[in-house]
Amino acid sequence: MTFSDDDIVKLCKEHGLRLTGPRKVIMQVLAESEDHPDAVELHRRVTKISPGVALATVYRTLALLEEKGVLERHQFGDGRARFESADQEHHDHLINVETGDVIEFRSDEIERLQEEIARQHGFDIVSHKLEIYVKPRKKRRKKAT
Amino acid sequence: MTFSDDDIVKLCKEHGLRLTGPRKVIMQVLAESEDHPDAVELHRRVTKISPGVALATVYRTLALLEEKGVLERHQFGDGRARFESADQEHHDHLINVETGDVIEFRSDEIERLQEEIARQHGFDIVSHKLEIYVKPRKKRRKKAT
DNA sequence: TTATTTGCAAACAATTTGCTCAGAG
DNA sequence: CTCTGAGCAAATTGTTTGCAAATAA
Repeated sequence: MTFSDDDIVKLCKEHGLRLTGPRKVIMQVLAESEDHPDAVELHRRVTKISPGVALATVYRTLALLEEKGVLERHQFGDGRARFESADQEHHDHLINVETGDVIEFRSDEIERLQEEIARQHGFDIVSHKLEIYVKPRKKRRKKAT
Repeated sequence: MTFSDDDIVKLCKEHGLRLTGPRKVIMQVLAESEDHPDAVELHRRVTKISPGVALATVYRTLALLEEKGVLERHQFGDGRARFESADQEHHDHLINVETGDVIEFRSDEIERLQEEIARQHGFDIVSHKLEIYVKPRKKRRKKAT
């Protein structure tokens, strides 16, 4: 995540949230996550540090942080919602369908074209998401499968 | 939808599906739908014509048609999956967040850039989705609203 | 103190599945 | 007649909520 371990106190104060034990751990785990964990995975990591924390608390905290604009919620093909820090430059995602890995990328060109399209239709963009589901390129040459 | 009312027999035969009463109705309703209905909404429309049809059957038929490549499944922000015919030229969606309306658009330029990005990362595109969430542009100038 | 926050269990919404019977081919 | 498909209800999955007890400020 983009916010650091030290930002946690600041983040809570800033948004009028009480700095509770569970929140501290949840945000710490978020801060250390390089991937895009879903609520259940996050809960798994959190309870490794602090076994008492309920899944419901994780959900409530995630919802809260999203609402405050700290996190962004994504819905990649599978059912669950996945989260990442919102305070970074906007980017889109490549999802490797074979491994589930998520790769971030950014294309100013595409961003620009989107603006243009929205404008042409008489709209302003609120948000947008571009997900490219991919699989490793097969080198062809020699025998195929 | 793109496939016509008459294609139904053909579609079933083509894919080795039995042309049953429920399927006939479900596909007919799909054929007549101009929007992107979810399973429950579809079921609502279907039971208006043929009250006995179970929701499970709608789900099974949708899954089947998706698997056969007849339909495309979308996940716009809200939980449920929404469907549209797949046998049309690929396009993306503008979603009006104020009304929920979905507008289709296509940008060859964006399609090309996506290919390029995937290739640069060493992947082939399996599928992709671009959703732009928008709201009507406010004309500033004179009084608004 | 006292308004938030938590844990727990029950509630939910969307979708899937097991099973037995009906009906298409 | 045979095997696919349907209906129904129960099961799953991911997420939310009610409520009494715990706790940050």
